Amino acid sequence: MSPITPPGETRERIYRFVRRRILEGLPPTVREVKEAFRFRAVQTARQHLERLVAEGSLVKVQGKSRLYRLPGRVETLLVPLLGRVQAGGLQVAIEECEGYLLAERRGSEEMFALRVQGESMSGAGILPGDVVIARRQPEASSGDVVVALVGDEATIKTLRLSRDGIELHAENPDFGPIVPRPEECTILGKVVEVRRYLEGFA
Amino acid sequence: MSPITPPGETRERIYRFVRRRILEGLPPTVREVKEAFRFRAVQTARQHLERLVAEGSLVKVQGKSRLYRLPGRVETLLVPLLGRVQAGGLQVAIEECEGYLLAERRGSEEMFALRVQGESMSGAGILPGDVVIARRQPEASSGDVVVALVGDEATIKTLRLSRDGIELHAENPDFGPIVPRPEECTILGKVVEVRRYLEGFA
DNA sequence: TTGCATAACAGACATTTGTCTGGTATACTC
DNA sequence: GAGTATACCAGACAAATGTCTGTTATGCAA
Repeated sequence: MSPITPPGETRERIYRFVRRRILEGLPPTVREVKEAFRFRAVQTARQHLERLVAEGSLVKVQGKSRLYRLPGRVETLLVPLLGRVQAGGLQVAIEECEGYLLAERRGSEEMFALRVQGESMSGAGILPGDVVIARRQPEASSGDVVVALVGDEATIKTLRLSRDGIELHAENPDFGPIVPRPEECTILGKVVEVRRYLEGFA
Repeated sequence: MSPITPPGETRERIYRFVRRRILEGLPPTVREVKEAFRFRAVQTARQHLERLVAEGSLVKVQGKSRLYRLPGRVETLLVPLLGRVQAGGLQVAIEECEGYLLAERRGSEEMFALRVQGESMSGAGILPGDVVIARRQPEASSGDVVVALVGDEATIKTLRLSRDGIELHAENPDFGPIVPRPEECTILGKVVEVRRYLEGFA
């Protein structure tokens, strides 16, 4: 029999093990947990796992294999990296996306990614070639960096709300603000993350 | 019986389905593929999957559940987000890391992440609060952005190799270059990615 | 002591899941 | 037509995996 450990200690280690495995893309089976901790009984592993589920540290789906997941909103998600976004809107662009990248989402939000073109946001540290990850939403607050469809092309700008309507500001003195008429401008989403790949990456 | 589709067409769709599921963190079972494509026989799904493995599009481990994986080097990886890196070096910092984030790796490279402090790299679009992801390596080329341990603290700078040795350049006119003596400077790794979270993220 | 909680074990059962054997249908080539 | 390849189906077996019942041991508190 394995030595009996202080209450919660082994469970804490099991939690970290499972969490790591989930984030690495392959949640463990009950028996894999058993092996990893050299338990002689499957039930020992299961008891710990059940406790972790009971206290909310893990979530599971009954009866399926490798069913443990992390709770809450943060989940791995495949975000489509869009090519050009044009008047057709997001739906078309998502279907024709260039590829996918890994990101995290909160809840069941719809996300998309877009490659930055041009220097207009370089004052905010968003450079050409960077990838922005945005949450799809039709509105945003003043000061948010948004992806907006103005006329026929998607653009990334800082949103300002004025009493006359919306303004899209560049973060670069060489570019003036855009003050679109409401009917020619659609907010596609709010930028939640910026990534720059300094090496490789197709 | 489902209508017979042109050769390879269904397999292509199955590949995309499985790939998506793998990247989302839970590879499907054979029967889940069967359900998703409304096959009436498990074997139909299995045949397609076996073909995908045979042609190298997928990799699997015999006999285990949810065993399909993507081939090649790009794997999901949990990268430790380090707190302070001090003279103790990386190993200590990794063990005391603040958390993990998802990234991709090529091969079996060791990666780590670090939060940016200070304005010294803002000219390169690397701002305070950003997270840099670095590949652990003891050397780098001129022009690379590196994480270096100078004296007692880790710093992020652009590396310049001169005939006298190495120089660490800030990307901000307010900061001068650092010209460390070789024995007081260790290159910890090369920065391969920069991330900025504009919303949330602990 | 008793009672209760936690940690760990033993052995089994039931479901899920991977694997297999054999079959039908369509299309193409010789 | 015969032969071959692909797509698909039917049903079964076997291995992996989730679940269950019952047991032992240790520590703590009433």
